Amino acid sequence: MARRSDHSREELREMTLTAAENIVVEQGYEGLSARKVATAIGYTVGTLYLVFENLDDLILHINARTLDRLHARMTESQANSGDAVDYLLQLGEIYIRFANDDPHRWAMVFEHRFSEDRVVPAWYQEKIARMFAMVEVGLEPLAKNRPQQEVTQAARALWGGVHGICILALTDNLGIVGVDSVQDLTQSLISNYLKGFTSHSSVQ
Amino acid sequence: MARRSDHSREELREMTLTAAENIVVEQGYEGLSARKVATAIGYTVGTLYLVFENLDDLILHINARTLDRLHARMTESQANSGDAVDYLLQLGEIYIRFANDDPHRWAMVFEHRFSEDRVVPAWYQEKIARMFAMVEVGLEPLAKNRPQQEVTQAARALWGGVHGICILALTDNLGIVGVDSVQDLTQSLISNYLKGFTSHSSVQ
DNA sequence: ACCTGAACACCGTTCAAGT
DNA sequence: ACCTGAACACCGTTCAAGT
Repeated sequence: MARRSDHSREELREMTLTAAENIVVEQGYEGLSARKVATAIGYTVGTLYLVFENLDDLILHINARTLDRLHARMTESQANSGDAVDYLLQLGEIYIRFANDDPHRWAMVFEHRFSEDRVVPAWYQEKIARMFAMVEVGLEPLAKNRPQQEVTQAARALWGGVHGICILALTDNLGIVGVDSVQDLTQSLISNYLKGFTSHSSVQ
Repeated sequence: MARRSDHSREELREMTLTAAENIVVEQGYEGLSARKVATAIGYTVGTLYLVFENLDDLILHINARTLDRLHARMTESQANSGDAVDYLLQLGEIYIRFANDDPHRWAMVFEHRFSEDRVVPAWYQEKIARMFAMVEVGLEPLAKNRPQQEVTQAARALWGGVHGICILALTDNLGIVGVDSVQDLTQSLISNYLKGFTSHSSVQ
């Protein structure tokens, strides 16, 4: 058992985060508990509350890391091909692959409800906003004469859509199996949406 | 306190379902517990396990009712206008309105993870499939020369998309407020997707 | 100063025992 | 036959007490 001052506050935080992530990866976020994390790091449960406010706070920090990893994947594939449609299709492919490769951590980002009184901090919301901002940048070459506000809306509609396919597939609510089918659906949504978005006929 | 044989099995089931639904509506599905339901119907907690297998089973039946109400709303607005695009826009509008009017019960359908060993029965999966089938029917007039399989895929992509906007909006992950904005995004997704879907140019 | 460990107020689920 | 209520194995969170 760990003794006092065996680890600095920073070390304790890092150990706690890593242990909690491992539990989520292996057992899903329903399987996460303060007592399990404490046992995994060799401290008693009270110790967790010295380094995190509560479980919500711990989950928030795990989710932040997950969003950072997703963001890294999405920025790796820069739009060097030059084709805007290809770039957005790539982002979609990356999103689905990320969710499929790490379903439990990805699901915790979007399925965990923070308790009502907890205010999600701005730096966290920024990590979500950043993803939509990338889609916006990808859309810009396709939206020459449109006001920025329309591009923002389009990014939200399109990426909300990609997200929906992703989450329905992972929860077996789409009647399909296999990551390839999910990729097909996503590519179909993106390419058809973009065809509509770039066509010259009016919506009405 | 209720005494033995005060209620038939059927009455008990109905009381339990209704009490549980009220708790979910008021407190969200995180607030649902077997003990709260038991107290609400005036029985002890053990009684719940005489009429439902466990909490998952109870939730499954509440979700079934929610899906039935959603289906009723979606069938009320029959495609009597004759315009296929309008019809699908209407379905989207109904979906968003339903989720917004009854967020806690709607969220439980799509956010509750059933425990791994529990097999979701076919009659339940059918209620999900039915929703996608309606979208398929709506798409058919727009897909004259396409094989059925493509229409099925399109329905999943499009409705997965609508669902994604809906769930991100309800969980405050879209950076928007107000049901009108969500409706705008949904209409934008559907109309652009359909423009792409019905255009004659090839995807590639 | 740092961490413990016991306490409090909850959970889901089971099942012998009571009427 | 029907329901109880106590038990079991868990929870999140707090905080006086120990070293």
